[in-house]
Amino acid sequence: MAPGQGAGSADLEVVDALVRASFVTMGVLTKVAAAHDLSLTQLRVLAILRDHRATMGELAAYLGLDRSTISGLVDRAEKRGLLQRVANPDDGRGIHVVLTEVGVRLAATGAAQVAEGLAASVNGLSAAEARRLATLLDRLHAP
Amino acid sequence: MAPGQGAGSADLEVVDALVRASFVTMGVLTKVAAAHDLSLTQLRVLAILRDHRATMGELAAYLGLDRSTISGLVDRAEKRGLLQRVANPDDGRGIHVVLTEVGVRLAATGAAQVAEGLAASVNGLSAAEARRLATLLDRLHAP
DNA sequence: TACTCTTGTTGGTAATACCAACTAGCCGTG
DNA sequence: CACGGCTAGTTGGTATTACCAACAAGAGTA
Repeated sequence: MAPGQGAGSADLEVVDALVRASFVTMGVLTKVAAAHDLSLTQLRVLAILRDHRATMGELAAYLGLDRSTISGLVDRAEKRGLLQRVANPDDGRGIHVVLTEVGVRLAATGAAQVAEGLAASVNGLSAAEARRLATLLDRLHAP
Repeated sequence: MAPGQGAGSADLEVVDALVRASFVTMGVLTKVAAAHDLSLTQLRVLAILRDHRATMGELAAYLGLDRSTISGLVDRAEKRGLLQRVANPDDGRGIHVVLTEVGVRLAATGAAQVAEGLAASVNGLSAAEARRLATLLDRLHAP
């Protein structure tokens, strides 16, 4: 176990804090989703489709899920009128998934509620601290 | 919508970073869990029981899940020999859930792998930055 | 044209999680 | 002491999530 390369004791502190914060964050997300009768994954799909229109495969890759899982998710969301499957003119097998008007509104509401739910936590920080936290967090996954 | 109290634009930045980081973190946790044929929740149960022995109700409250959900989780984990139900001498209906030897080892291995999986991200930060990040994260939920 | 790869769906299974209903044990009042 | 109410866990039923394997249909290439 290559000492000097494993997680040092200082790192453990960060890792713990990160995991704890992540669970709290996920809790907020899950609660917001549940308030609209959505699962966390469905809320995530809406959030993704808010910016990009995506194919089934892209959604699967982005979420790290099997394509067949996406089929089911999109099925149910489509039945609820949140999104729509659109044929891809460039590729007969491919499909584009796009939000409906209702889906767009729901995605916006959800995003706002997530922000609101987390604001309670974030408000404990000063503006400068908040910015520093954001920077540090972003640097985590952009080495 | 009550300006001055809602999520300001500066906050949005943090919220986004936090949500992104949380999903990455959860991804690591889920992968570690899956490597041991555990769900994320089961890994969490092991992590909790590593420190405290708990009743079913405490587990449910801590995880924010229904008691019946815990019954099933504990059922399966017990069948796998990871933990054990122990009668509570002080309360005939209550039950204590404790890790077995195997469960303790698995919890330790899991924790180590989570730390290792996240170390890759955290290593991009200096020791001082890491400490600052940990402090800021902890202050999020301890106002 | 024939072969292969990709895209998405279907069918089958296990696990997660909920609710409602239930059992069993605790506890306070009368 | 007995009775009603409360708490702790379990059970049964259902919907959803997610996987894998097998498939149909289109795209691309030899």
